[in-house]
Formats: sequence, structure tokens, C-alpha cells
Amino acid sequence: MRKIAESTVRRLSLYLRFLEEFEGQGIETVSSEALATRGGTTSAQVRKDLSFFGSFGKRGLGYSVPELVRKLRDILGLGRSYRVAVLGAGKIGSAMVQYRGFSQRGFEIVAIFDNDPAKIGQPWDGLRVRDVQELEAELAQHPVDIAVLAVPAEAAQPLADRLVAAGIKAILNFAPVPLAVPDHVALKTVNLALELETLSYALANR
Amino acid sequence: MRKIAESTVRRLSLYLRFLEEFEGQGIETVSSEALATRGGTTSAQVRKDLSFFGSFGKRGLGYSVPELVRKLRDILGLGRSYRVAVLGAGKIGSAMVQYRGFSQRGFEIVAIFDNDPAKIGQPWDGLRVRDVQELEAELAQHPVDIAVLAVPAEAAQPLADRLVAAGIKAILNFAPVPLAVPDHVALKTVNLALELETLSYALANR
DNA sequence: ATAATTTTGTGAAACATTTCACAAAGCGCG
DNA sequence: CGCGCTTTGTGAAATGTTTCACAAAATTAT
Repeated sequence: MRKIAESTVRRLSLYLRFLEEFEGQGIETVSSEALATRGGTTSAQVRKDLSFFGSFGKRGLGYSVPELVRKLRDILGLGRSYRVAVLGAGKIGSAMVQYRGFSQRGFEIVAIFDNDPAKIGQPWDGLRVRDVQELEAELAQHPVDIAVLAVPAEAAQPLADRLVAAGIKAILNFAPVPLAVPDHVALKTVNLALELETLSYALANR
Repeated sequence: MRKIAESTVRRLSLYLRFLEEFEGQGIETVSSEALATRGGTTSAQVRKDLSFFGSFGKRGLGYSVPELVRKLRDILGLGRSYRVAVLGAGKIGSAMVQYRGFSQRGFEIVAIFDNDPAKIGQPWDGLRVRDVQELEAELAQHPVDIAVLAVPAEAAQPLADRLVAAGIKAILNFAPVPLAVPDHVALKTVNLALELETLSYALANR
């Protein structure tokens, strides 16, 4: 498949969210203009984004909401559910599990690991915290698709290496370091400190 | 000031982190190539990023680590501290406060608000959770620079409006909706569901 | 049935970001 | 000092993304 810009994929996710909203309100049909207004972009952008994947609209009318929802779920790979393991039973890990938006979208958190003896064994949002030493054994028995890395910076790369060796396919990394993983592993790093710093830059320069 | 791409600002923040690391190791001087390797980019990119703000290096030698640290802190507006209020005493809000990276960089969390009677008044990482009804009164008395919005989607825009009216200058938004704020308010939205969906897209398309 | 109106889909243009490539500058060594 | 080596700073080229603008298609009104 032709390479699609990450910015496009992110907007498609947003469109999907709005379309689901519209669907819930019983709206049958939507124009690129309406979607654009809801999503803070332009109608040309919406049409271009969709055009990379096909032509889903009817000229003069717009897009069928349920049909576009189906197509977008399909494009985004949301037609199935994903097994997710969380590494690091701290606040961020906890926030990830608690967030109901994930299960709604088919991201099922099935295991949580930590290396702190005080946390291992504790109940944790319906799961039990496991010793990270059991990581390989556990993943061998119950493979997961995605790992959420919510551990301190120093621990991130070694753990990423172990996850890759254990056959993980995607990593969402909250540790504030760039990780190196092989090409066949999808990686997304979210660096919260960085987000605040883009704000402080904005405050300093106006 | 000339408009700088957000991608550039983010990389500058990363460079600063690495430089601080180097400084801690007693390294005096660094080349664009060394910084690039550490940050997963290219030396040309590093030099171009810096060149938007001046020329800080010595040809044939590289950059003085302490000097570049100073300059970058200055550019990013990290030479001062910022007062931050957190809205929403849930897991994400909690993760933000707990993260020591923030205070290290001068982001001081000075207040936390919620509307849940069960949470109001509770101690919370050294603060006490306040009723969000007191928001305006509190900000009038003790202004803050940045608000972290960690509330449900429905609550986000109305709260953003109140924050803007109360004179906030920047908002870091974790609610999964695009917010509308006036131009003079800096806004950064972090949508965790979206990050997972870029991963599921990657998993579905390979 | 025809005309007027709406809205898509998409090349082409405009704009933005990254990479290239090299002259200029500084260092170290003999 | 002069030569070779390293590394910066930066225009120019290449690449990537967004916006424009309009023909084509479908709907609605008359």
C-alpha cells in the first residue's frame, strides 16, 4: 500500500469519532464540509484524506454516515480487537487502563507488569500486577499485539528489546527517550514533557 | 519572530534533554553528528534547526555543551518557572503531577480542581482538590500560566472557555476533542486514543 | 425534462520541511 | 607557519503536505 502520512491517519481517526457521534444522533449523511467544521480542518483536506483510500461519497449528496464509519474502521484496522499489555504499574499505566475509550475501540488490556515487589501481586483494575521477570513466559503463552511502555527512561530500551524478542508487533512508548526497534515493529512515542515545552516555547515567543 | 515549525521546536526540546545528559557526564563539546545520533535524526537536521535561532557552534569543533544548554533553555522559554493548574483529579491529572520531569523543568503544579464531591477537599499529591466552582476566584487571586485539561470530552470546551475568560495563556488538553480557543491562547491537544489508533493502522497495513 | 444547485474527487499550484552538498572557519600537527 | 582534517552554517534541490479550483456527477426545484 502507498505510504500514507501520519497526519492523514490521525485525521481519519478523528473523522471516525465524529461520524460515530453523528451516527448516534441518527444523522444519515454528512458532507466533507460538515466533517471539516467539526474537526477543525477544511473540506478539501477531508476529501483528499479519504481519496487516498477510495471514493466513498456521492456527488451532490455527501457521505453515508454508516458506510463511512465501516470503511474508516476497516482502514484503521479497528475491525478486530487487540490484546494490549501494560509495562509499568504507575499512574500513566493506570490512566491507560482506566480510560474507557480504549475498550470501546477494541483495545483490550490483558496484562500489567512491574518490577516493584510492593506492586507485584496487587490487584489492579481487575487484573493482578505480574513480575516483569515473567514477561517472556507470559507472552509466549498469551501473545499480545501491543505493549504500552510506561516505565522510567533508563528501563525503556532494555524492555523494548525484550518485547521485540518476544514477538511484539507494536509499542506505545511513554518514556521520554527515543527507542530503537526493528522496522517490522510499529512504534509511537508520546513525550509529555515535550508537549509542555512546546507550550512554554509558545508562551515565550509572542 | 519568524514562524518556526512545531517539529523543529520538539526536536530542540529533545536536543536539550541530551545536552543535559552530556553535561552531567562532564562532556564539554558536542558535534551536530553526535547529537543527531543520540536523537535519531541527521546532523544536517540538527544544524538547520539551530540555525533558525543563530549560530552557536564553532566550525571544526562543534558546540559547547553548557553554552548550547543555556541557549536552548532560553529559546524554549525554560529560563523561568511556570505555574500550572490541573483540571480533573483523575488518573491522567495524577500522572501529570507525579511526573518529576515537570518540576525539573520549572513547571510547578499549584492547584488541582474537580467537580466530584467525593474528591473535593481530598489531599492530592501535596495539594488539596478544590471545587471547580472556585476556579475563577482562585485564578483571579493566584494566576497561573498553563492549564492541564484532564476532564471528560463533554466538559472540555466549556471549561476551556472559562479558563480563557479567566486569562489563561496556554492549555494542554487531554480530552479527546478539538478545542476552540482564541489565537492568543496556546493550545496543545494530546489524544491518547489517537495514538493507539495510529498503531492499529500500522498493524493493519503491513 | 431541464435548469439550477450541491458536493465530490482530483490534478495542479502553493507552501512547508528535510536533505544535500559545499564553501568557510577553526583546530592540530609537523 | 602551512597543510590536512573536521565540522559548521546555509543556499539550493528534493521531497512531502495542504490548498486551490474546477469538471463531473448527483440531487432538487420548476
